[in-house]
Amino acid sequence: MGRKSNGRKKIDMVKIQNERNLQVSFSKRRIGLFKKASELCTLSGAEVALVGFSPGNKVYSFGHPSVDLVMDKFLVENPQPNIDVPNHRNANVGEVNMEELIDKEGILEMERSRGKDLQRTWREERWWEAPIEELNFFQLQQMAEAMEMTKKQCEIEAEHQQKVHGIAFPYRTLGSALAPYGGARASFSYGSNARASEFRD
Amino acid sequence: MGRKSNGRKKIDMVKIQNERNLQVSFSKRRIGLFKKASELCTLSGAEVALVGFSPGNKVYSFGHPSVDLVMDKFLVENPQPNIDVPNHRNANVGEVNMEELIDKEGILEMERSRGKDLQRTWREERWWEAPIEELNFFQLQQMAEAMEMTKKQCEIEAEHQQKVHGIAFPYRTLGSALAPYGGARASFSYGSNARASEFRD
DNA sequence: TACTACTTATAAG
DNA sequence: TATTATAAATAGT
Repeated sequence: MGRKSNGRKKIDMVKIQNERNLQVSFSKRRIGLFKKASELCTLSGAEVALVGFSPGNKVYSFGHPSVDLVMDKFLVENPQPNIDVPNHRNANVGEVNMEELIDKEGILEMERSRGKDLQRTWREERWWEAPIEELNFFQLQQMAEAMEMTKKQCEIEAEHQQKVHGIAFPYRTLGSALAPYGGARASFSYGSNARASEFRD
Repeated sequence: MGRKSNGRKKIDMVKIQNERNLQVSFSKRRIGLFKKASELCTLSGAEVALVGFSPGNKVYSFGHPSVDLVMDKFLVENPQPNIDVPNHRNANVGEVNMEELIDKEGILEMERSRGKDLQRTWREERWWEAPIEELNFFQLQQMAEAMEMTKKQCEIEAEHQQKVHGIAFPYRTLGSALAPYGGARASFSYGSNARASEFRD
């Protein structure tokens, strides 16, 4: 008799394109994720808050001892800044590419997802001044992109320096700052909290 | 030759009594949990906020697009009686060995995804020379970190330049390269938006 | 939704 | 920390 299944297959870690597979995968993984969160709490006594919105925007949550308690604790340690900053994006600006990008994937998306009007904060207007640890993936990409540009300027300048003035320029290349022997380190901050309530998608 | 390991054993889903095992289990599972959360976001585009406190009360968090945004959204649907949060910052910063990160999230993952042993290529050994679009989240974090360092050197150097030689230095700051009207532009082929920060526990 | 056959996570050493 | 055998999660039916 033939196999009843070809078995699980590895999938690329990119957004699933097939709408149906995406739904199924979300459901399965959502369950797995909440189970893992729950187990972590049970096994280690850790406090965890987990809130998620499905692609269909249904909300799911888990918290131990409760989402509220864990988030309160978290917010005390990581208060949301509320620094007012002039709204640069409303100015008439000729240059458009960067703005378009930021609007498209960053700021506007952020605002949209809040589902309400609220003051722009410093983090939204000048996110690149926030600690690296707190940047999201897209912002990191943008930062890296900008850094790449800046780096090139650095390297050109550094080369010029050395040639003309004989000035040494530490970390003048990306590699020298990233290579293990370069003495560079990465710092990360993970936070943690747990408990539970959940809705169906 | 005897077995090198008896292998993984099933454990009761109750709090681990052995302090050391608890610590180890927490660390491993914490990593696994955050990875699962991240994967869920990547695969399905779901929005997730995950905050946890270890038994030792270290905080860990992950959010896509950010903890704040997801929690804001959550709180709109699940209004809280009164959350009163003092507005002070208390940034925690942990450090992670670069090599460890590269191994854990970079090289090993790359090799794993290839599903076989193969020579290290420059992308594995010198991943930072690859196109930004092809870097993974952790690599981007590292790059941004290193860039930050490089940027500081740039700024110091730029300042020196202007002061001593009166030389203009375009894009000498991150902001000038990132701000909407800065004339900078970036192109991306990736649309994810997760953020993770981590401390050692 | 249930079922495999794989992939991935992880308890122990 | 790295290894490894086994438990658990899950992609494709």
